[in-house]
Amino acid sequence: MTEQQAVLDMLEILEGGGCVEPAHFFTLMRRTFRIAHLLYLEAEPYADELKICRLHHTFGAYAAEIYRSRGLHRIDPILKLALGGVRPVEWTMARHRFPECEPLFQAAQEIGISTEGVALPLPSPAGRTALLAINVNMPADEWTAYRRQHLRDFQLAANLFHAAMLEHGAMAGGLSARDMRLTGRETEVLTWAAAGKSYWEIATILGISERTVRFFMTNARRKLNVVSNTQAVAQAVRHALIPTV
Amino acid sequence: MTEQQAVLDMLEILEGGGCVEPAHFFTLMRRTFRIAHLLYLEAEPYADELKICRLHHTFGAYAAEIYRSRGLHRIDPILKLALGGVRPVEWTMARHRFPECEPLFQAAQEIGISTEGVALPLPSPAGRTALLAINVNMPADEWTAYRRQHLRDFQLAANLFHAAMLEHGAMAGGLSARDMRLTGRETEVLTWAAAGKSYWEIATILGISERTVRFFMTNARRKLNVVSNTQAVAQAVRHALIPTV
DNA sequence: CGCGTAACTGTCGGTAGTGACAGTTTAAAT
DNA sequence: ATTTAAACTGTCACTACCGACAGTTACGCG
Repeated sequence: MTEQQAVLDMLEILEGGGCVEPAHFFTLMRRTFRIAHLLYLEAEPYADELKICRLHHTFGAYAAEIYRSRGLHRIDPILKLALGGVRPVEWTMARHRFPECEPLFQAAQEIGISTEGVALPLPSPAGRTALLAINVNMPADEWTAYRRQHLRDFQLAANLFHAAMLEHGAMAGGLSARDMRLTGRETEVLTWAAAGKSYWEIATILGISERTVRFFMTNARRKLNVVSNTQAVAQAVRHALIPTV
Repeated sequence: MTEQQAVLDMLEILEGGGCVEPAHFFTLMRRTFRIAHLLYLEAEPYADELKICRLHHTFGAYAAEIYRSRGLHRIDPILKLALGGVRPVEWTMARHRFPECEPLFQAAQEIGISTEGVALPLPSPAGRTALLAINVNMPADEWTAYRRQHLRDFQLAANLFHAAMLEHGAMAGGLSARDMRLTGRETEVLTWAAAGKSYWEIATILGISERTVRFFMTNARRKLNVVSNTQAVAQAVRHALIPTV
């Protein structure tokens, strides 16, 4: 079987939704492509940090421990670029553009992990973000050619796997989707609060008592796991729980 | 030049960001692939309606007028599926799953537009959504094979073009960045407020007085033309004036 | 019928946010 | 050297918000 054919077969499997197990997907990818390691991350952006929803990778426990203990996530430019943008992020490019992230690549080399790779942003609909990082073990020029040939395959495979994960997560009742399901009234009061209305104004608009507005707002805060109306509205806007103006 | 080579060359152009003109992108795509028509849509979901941010297509003014005047957007299953999901949407699949959308495909046939095609969801950050619809003029079985061969190319090309549009829009983007230019401190206090911190907490975090935090917040409210911190944060998140990550 | 959920209401007391008063200091640009 | 903008601070009075107390009503489901 030609390599082209193998790639198309794999994409067919993914499009059929026949792969919701990260380990399975990673095996498939590594069998089809000359990939050393893979990392899939799905997170919710907060003001000062990331709330990780899903994290799967093949780097092993030791590498993960190094990454965590040295606080490398704080300087990791790939996280920042890939979770914020839409365009594929080349590892070496990121390395050159952000000199302060050298410790990250140093650590990779220490434990024998290649510093060549690409991270594919996988923006999610509900304000969450995700990425698939692909790590390869080949010389720079060979990687350039290989990447040119297969970036499209990586991108489609990543998108399809991510879609499967999202659909599977939605069915299996993922982390946030369940807690963050707001009732109609909760959405309404949040929407008006985001429009700058006070409790009294919202009560007048909705034709209910001010106490009831507070009741819905309190429930919304509890469900969103936040401490103020301001934070609740920020979360709601980010997660598209209330309509955009 | 082989077809494969032409595809790779086109993707290279797109990745270099060398294509921010929709008409140019459409020409490139139609020259590289056997595509009849293309449509690029970027929108913000607003309750049950859509607020269209960008719309470019090659279907022509007559088709657009038919679409608009008959209110076909209300029954268009491709809009719903592609703007809501992450997975490519096959036109014929959508047609069979949603019998109520027949008028749409009838209208297409009336004016001589093929009903074969695929719509690629392009989820954007900050709650907006986008799609690239690809329309082809070939028999069903031929399209199945062609699609299988080139879906990955479509997906990567769409992603790269979309990225370029977003980046270009952010740079030239008249809407957000001009009137709403906040200073560094204003952005900081808004960010912490969005994280649920009180004035006292923000003051402690930034090492300044509580009064000064209020000063920045008041300035931010004035610049954003809003009446409460809650509304200010809602605006700031919507217009991506404060970091999402 | 009981159970869960959504919608709804009242009161008290403390903390947080908001406007208007009136300033100083530092750094960059003209 | 003057202007401009950003960063910074204090006090007073008022309003808004928020948690914790303790409920009622209506609807659908097993």
